[in-house]
Amino acid sequence: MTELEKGPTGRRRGRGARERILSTAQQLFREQGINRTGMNELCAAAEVSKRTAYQHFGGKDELVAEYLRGFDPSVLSGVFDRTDLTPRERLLAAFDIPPTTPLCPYIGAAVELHDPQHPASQYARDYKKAVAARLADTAREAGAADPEQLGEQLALLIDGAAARTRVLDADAFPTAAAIAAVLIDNAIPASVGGDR
Amino acid sequence: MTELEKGPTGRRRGRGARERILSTAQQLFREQGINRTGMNELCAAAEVSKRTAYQHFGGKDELVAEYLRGFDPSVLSGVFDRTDLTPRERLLAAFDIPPTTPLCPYIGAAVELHDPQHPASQYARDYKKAVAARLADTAREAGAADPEQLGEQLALLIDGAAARTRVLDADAFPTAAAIAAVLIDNAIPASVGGDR
DNA sequence: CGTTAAGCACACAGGGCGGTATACATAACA
DNA sequence: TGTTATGTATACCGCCCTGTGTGCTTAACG
Repeated sequence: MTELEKGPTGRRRGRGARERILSTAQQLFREQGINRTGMNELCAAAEVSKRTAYQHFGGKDELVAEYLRGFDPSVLSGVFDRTDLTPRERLLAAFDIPPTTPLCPYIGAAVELHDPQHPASQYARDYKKAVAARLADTAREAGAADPEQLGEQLALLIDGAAARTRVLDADAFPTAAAIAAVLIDNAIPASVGGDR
Repeated sequence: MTELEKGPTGRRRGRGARERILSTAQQLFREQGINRTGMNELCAAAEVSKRTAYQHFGGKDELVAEYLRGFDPSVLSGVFDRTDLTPRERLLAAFDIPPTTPLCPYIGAAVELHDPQHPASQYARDYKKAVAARLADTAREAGAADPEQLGEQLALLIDGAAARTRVLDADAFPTAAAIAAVLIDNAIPASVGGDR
């Protein structure tokens, strides 16, 4: 989602500041956190004038909100849209997190901002609910007895793995995946959609 | 753990500034977060001179570490020590979180500090490991096939509930408890120590 | 080409932060 | 009572933060 580096001649150094800012924000906010990343630092890293940054975004809060918005489509949709997997496999695939993903940015933002009213916190809630809903959809497709419940449970497992990975500095997703397997097997009557 | 307000005449060595600082820190750090609570504000709320605060704690980092230390014994030991419950009930009781507890402070600290080297982050890891270990002990007592695994799984559920409660602003512990019940029943062979 | 909007460089304001200095007050205990 | 450890009051320092003001450059496009 960030392949707009530059064309034949350095023609992209003038335009496209907004994209540079956002992609740099994604990197720095993840690596260092939101509060520990100053606008000066961010602008320098993005090779963008501070003035320009503030012409694109009314303030840091707005930038943070936009930064979180950037994840919506891409994070887990790749999993849910895989038609090569059975619904059950899709549910489990949600726990195959590439090690490049340090932590769900929504949890980090909610904790760092510490203000449920902040637009970014709203996005975080919306996103979490959306993920749970998509999990529930897939659970229904897989023939779960109570898809909503299973979706909520799996979402909780993902968040637990994310939080625990962060605190312990050790990958907790395998543990979550193991739990997920148990829950899924318990929730699907016999093998309605369990296997292809 | 903070019933040392004052005796007949402030009976102990001057006055308990240190205790006031720590109990105020617990309150403010929880309510507002660590980074959003300045030392000026904290000292004012604790009715303590800033000078005094810095005589007790070398700096804010040290205060934060000490603040986290204050939780160690009290948080979950009350659950594990309850002899009136079966081991299985004790495992489930860990999910009966009183609504006064907004979020595990260790997760918050780890996210806010964003530095695994920070002493407070170390405490956070140690605490999380200790909780998992005690859960594993209880799981063993309950006759679980793989106590370590079950302990780790239950710990993940607790963290997931904490994180999700924070982000969504809605209690997620009942969901976690439901998962825990499934896991426990699956992990204990038949009913070895399942009931009294 | 010329126009125009986008971007740039850079200094600076205003404020909050963690932390310190100085000078003084009082509780506890011998 | 006097000494000492503890706490108080307040001003202050240097730093970094978000955010602006001003004037200039240049890319993009008709």
